[in-house]
Amino acid sequence: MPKAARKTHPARAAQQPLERLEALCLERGQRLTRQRRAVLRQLLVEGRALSAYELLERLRPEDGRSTPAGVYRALEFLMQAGVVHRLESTRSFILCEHPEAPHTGQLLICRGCGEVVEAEDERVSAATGRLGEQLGFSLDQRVVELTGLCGRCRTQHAAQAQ
Amino acid sequence: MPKAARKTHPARAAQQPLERLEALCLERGQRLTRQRRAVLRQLLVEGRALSAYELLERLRPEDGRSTPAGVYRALEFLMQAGVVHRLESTRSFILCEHPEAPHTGQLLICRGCGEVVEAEDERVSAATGRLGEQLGFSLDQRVVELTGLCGRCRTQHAAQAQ
DNA sequence: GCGGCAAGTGATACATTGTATCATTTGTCG
DNA sequence: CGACAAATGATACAATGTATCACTTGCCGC
Ligand SMILES: [Zn+2]
Ligand SMILES: [Zn+2]
Ligand SMILES: [Zn+2]
Ligand SMILES: [Zn+2]
Repeated sequence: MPKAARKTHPARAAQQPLERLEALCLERGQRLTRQRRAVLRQLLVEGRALSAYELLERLRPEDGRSTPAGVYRALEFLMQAGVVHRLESTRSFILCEHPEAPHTGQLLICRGCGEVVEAEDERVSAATGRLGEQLGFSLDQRVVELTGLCGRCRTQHAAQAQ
Repeated sequence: MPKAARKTHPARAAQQPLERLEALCLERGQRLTRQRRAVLRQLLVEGRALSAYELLERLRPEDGRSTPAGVYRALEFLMQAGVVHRLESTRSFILCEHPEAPHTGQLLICRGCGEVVEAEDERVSAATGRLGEQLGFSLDQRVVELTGLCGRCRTQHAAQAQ
């Protein structure tokens, strides 16, 4: 499975969020501060989902004044901006893979290796939207988190069982 | 909107979980104990999602020895049995509305009144299943939680805005 | 520059949610 | 009854998330 089919290229991944953030800050009179950049960068270099406290651990060495509240505030900002997603089922946070526009996606989580793949599946979006309508809900948040084993982990698992 | 279209009748709702639980206990050599019944009953009488600690508060008066661990253990058991669901996005627990068989459903959560409606939408299930296949995942858990305003709350909201 | 203002941070303390451990009790079966 | 697994009680703790308020920072108009 070619990685490019699922993942944004790292160089672009690094650039796009910054662009979005700068635009958003201008628009709303907000600031793209040191702390917010630091959290974003950490999620980028790690390349996987991290809990708020894992982020804190990694930020402390370079900024001893980081606090839980600070990290959560930065994450809140980044989520509002649409460049970070929260994984409800693992209480962690991950960089958005499609930050070019705000969106409602789906997250697939491998319980073997922890990899998270972000999808934007039209059928799923349509189906959940229609379900909301049917039941008279006006939706403003859609959490779709699918957990299982990715292809790589499944073959490994099968190999070990023999 | 007729309630019967969405909700199992209370009398049945009370009966079905017990049947399922008794069957499951026989099958696995487990016990349907006082504590497990108490948690189930509390979720039933409350008729809405409760956090583990809200449950604990309500159980303490009638059983002063309840502990967090005990409540979580009971909830774990009830979830395994398929008669209770956990809402990841609100960290709470709710009685299953369709306990006749284990299933992967969708939960719609009203942020106005807290009502939770459980759906079993074939299109959503199919779409998420197909998405998993496409990305090479073998899924074993599907969290679909859609948050918004229910019809009632939306009309109230609109009325207040005037 | 500089005073005023909103946005953001630091520091502290606290609230909520979830687990680990181990001794004890309870139910079941022979 | 006695043995055994299932379940609980008790305690302590880990992990996750927020409230508050004084202080700082950047920006804007003067
Ligand atoms: Zn995204
Ligand atoms: Zn994997
Ligand atoms: Zn259900
Ligand atoms: Zn409502």
